[in-house]
Amino acid sequence: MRKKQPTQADVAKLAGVSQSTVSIILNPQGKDHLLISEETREKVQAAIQELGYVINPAARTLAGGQNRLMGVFINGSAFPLDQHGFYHPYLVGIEEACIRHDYDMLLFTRSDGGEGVRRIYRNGLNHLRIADGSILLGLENKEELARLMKEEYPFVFIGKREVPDGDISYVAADYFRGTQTILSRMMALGHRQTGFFYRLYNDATKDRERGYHAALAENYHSSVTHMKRQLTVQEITPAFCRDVLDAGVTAILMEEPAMAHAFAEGARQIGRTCPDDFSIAALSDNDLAYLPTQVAQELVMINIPKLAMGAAAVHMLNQLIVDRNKAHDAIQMTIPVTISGGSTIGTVRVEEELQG
Amino acid sequence: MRKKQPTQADVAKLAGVSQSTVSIILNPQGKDHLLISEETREKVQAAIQELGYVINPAARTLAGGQNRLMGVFINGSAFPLDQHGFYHPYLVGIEEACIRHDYDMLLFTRSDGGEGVRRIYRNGLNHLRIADGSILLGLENKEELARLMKEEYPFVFIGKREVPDGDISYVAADYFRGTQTILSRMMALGHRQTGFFYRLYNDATKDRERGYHAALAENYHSSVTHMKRQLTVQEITPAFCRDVLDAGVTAILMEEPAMAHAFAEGARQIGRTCPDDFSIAALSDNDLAYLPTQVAQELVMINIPKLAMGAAAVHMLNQLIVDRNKAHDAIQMTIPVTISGGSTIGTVRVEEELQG
DNA sequence: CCACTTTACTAATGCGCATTAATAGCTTAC
DNA sequence: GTAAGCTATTAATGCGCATTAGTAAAGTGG
Repeated sequence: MRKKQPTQADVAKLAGVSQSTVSIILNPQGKDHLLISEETREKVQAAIQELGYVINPAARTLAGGQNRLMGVFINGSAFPLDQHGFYHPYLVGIEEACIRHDYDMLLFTRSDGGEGVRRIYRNGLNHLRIADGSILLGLENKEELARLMKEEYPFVFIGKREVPDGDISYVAADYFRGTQTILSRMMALGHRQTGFFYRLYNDATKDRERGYHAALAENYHSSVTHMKRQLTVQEITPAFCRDVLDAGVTAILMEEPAMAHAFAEGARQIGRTCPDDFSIAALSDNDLAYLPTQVAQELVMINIPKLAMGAAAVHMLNQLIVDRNKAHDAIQMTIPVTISGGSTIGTVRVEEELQG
Repeated sequence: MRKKQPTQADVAKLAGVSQSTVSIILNPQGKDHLLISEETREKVQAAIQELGYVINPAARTLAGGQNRLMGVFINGSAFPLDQHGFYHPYLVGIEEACIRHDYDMLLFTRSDGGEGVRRIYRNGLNHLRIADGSILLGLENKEELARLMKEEYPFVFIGKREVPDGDISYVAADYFRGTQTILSRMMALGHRQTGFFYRLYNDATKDRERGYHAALAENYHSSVTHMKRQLTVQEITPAFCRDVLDAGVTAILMEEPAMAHAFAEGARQIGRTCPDDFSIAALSDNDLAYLPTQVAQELVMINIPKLAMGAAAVHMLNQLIVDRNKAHDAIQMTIPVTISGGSTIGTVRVEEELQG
């Protein structure tokens, strides 16, 4: 049989004071500090020592209103066996920022019984509410997002999401400028015919697409042509590469490094090399661990500042929680990206240009 | 102005029932299940849906209920930037088991203000209590453990810990049998003079030591000698290796793979090779990522079943939580280890034996 | 010496929930 | 037809604490 913990009331009885007095002593707040005599203070401290009293955080929370719990909802495993998990860098940033802001981190691991994906709403109830606010990673379900918004639950989405019914708070990478920068660099080297290939057409893709068109517009010359389409890695065969290159495309933007790698490989098999015959870049740095180290180093690509994004999300969410009684617009933050690599972009081969 | 979170009272009012009814519906316990009519149940569920009600864990805890929160206390970063974090495999197992047992995972990230280590007691209060129970990883502070025990808070320690004041629940790797197996294998190959080197003398080391002595006792032959001492990687210089080997030691057990690797390197520099001149093995598989791949594959070592240990900890803790009102002995579980590698153990060179 | 302020404390309340005793309506038993 | 037993629900209570509105005692001013 578990024995009960001593409470403030026990301490108070032993010290010969009231429970309120104990509570006041335990919660020093500015001037109140002066209202309890040193003598009483000492009696209470002695009683605390003697009983080995520790405060009950649940009671304190209940009376005070805050949990200092920061929820983290991940649509997938937070700790994948494969350590190169997609979400890991975000979590590093989140953990670090949680420490700074004095939150415990609540990972929503409960699924809804069925073997399916994790959902915010279980039995129709939002179980995120257990936390003061939550960070959402990789949630694809826009319905759930919209519903969360309507409930006015404080949350921050990592990655950009546009929801029809209003603005949500998010922190996103600046794919627009990243893409624009890379393509501009290519065009400055003489490339005129460009290709833009993506895996899924989502909000992030839209940003890249805008950057792509911005670069095209800004470097406009007479005979620009370009191709743009959705693509899977499996589709990137030597034949596909030949089609693209024979169409005259010399500057290629791939959403994922794996796609860029596959293209370079496919092209190599038909005797075209990079950066001699074409230039190529990736518009993310996902899953680099699966590529050869050299490729990971040399490929021009957008580096997503995942760590900073995670930390920024915590920071923003803390703001939303602190201000949760004021009316508050959604906070939307775009974080600059960097570009790494270099040797997969080169000048256009003049001979070819002349031949064509 | 953010509206207050709905409470059971709000749900009750909307559904036209009492708060008690709502609570009863939300806490199904055996036969009580029958005491609320299906009609009322539906009304309440509808109200819950409409309000987006979710339970307040602090209040529930205070009132004696359950949160389905499994605490995880790590003395270090759960998500280290360096992805080969020591704790990662445990967390994989924990997450997986939490999903199976329907717990959310609460990572205690709050530190106690100062820059120091994470502590269970902050301002003298045990902040783990918000979770139904907690898993403790890498806690070195035995005082805190003893105190937790005295409070009868349900927790499971990962790694073996003997506390003076009674038994705590833990899940540990079977270093005893692992060490014994490796040394026996060496001795079966003719090794008689052995060395056992450890990094820190902790509870796990004690188990290895017991295994070491058990193997010695069981394979006893007339002229057994051995050396045993604490060691850091820095101390493992070529000179040190020469000392050890010249003393006639041919079978070496190192606590950490890094130590084994350092020894093999040091020995190589003075012209002694493994397994020709000596056999060596590691008694853990920590930090393998920092060693050359080949070493990681060939070195004989104990593989710690971290994943299984994490999962077992969740399982045990769930048991403790479920039975928390019954008197319950501590649960202590030892999980078998496997041994990997092979090419760093060989037969003793007969010529040397004859010469000596 | 009386009204007024300051000091040092306590009584009372409520946070949101689980739990238990109580109750009202309704059925069965004899 | 009344006692006894169900069934479905609620009222009441307390978990441990923070907070607010007191209040008694001591001090101050004129």
